[in-house]
Amino acid sequence: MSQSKNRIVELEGILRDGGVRVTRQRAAILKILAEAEDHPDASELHRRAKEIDATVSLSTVYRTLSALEQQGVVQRHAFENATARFETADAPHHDHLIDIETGAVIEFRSDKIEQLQAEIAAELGYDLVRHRLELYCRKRKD
Amino acid sequence: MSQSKNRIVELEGILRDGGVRVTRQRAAILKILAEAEDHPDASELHRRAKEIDATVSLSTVYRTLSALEQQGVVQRHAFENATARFETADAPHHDHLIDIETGAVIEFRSDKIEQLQAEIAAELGYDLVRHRLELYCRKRKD
DNA sequence: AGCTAGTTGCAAATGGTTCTCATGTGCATT
DNA sequence: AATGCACATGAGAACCATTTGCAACTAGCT
Ligand SMILES: [Mn+2]
Ligand SMILES: [Mn+2]
Ligand SMILES: [Zn+2]
Ligand SMILES: [Zn+2]
Repeated sequence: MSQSKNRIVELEGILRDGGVRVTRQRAAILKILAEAEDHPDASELHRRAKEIDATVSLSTVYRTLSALEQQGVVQRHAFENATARFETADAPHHDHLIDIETGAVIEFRSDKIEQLQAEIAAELGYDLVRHRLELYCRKRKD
Repeated sequence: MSQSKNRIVELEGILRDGGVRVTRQRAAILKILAEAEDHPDASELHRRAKEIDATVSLSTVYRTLSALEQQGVVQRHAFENATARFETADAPHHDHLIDIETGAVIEFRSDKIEQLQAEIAAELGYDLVRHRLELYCRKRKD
């Protein structure tokens, strides 16, 4: 918790350094984001942020998320047939497995796949800038 | 061209067998899709289809695409910040590299990556149903 | 404390896609 | 070839997540 408080202070610093003001609303959203263990969408973040500061509007949630995304602090995911979901970008890169029955999102990382992707791009004469890898799965029945 | 005509007749057969009527509009859209070498979106398909049958409406393009998708004849792609793009599903599975400068879409296939994905899902206790792999790239400058 | 440019809440706009409904038509049957 | 009807169509309205315009507010510098 002191850990996450530090992280929040750190994030606020990043914002200030980027010429972005740390308002009451942004602090609330930032705290919610830093504490989130899942991949909430804008309206879920709004619901949670209002518990800290009831004045936060959904517009501001969206505006703040866009600002944080541009600062590289937050990552946006657009999974299949769903509203955009967000997470802080402090964890190392990973991709996602989505349970198509429950909607649960599981993180994973494969260095092999990461490397293969870069190789494929290179073979085609391109530099890989970013990628999207999502596995839509069903829990194994045995 | 006889080749593609056959393909079109074949596709129409698939539709009829699926209890879907082959209308003038659907025939036009099907022809456009079968001939497309790229990954057009709904409004581009509409533009092209109108050259065959000027009465085709955008609503019908969308409805037909959804029907074809359900029949498994057409595949829908939702690339980053873009309208949905479509292609016929007769080619073997492949993934896409998107040139973030020009928007060009290049197809590729990696059996290794395909296999790794299934392995990852399995390790996490899941069966891989489908996936999405997109490489957002910039042409290499040398 | 005062200034000012950035930020907010609210409501309205956006835009791709889907839906509604009155009219039209593919096609199995006669 | 004509009929009937379930399915399709065109036009436009509705949808809905996200963005934007604007007047009021405020973070942060002096
Ligand atoms: Mn994640
Ligand atoms: Mn393709
Ligand atoms: Zn990855
Ligand atoms: Zn693939």
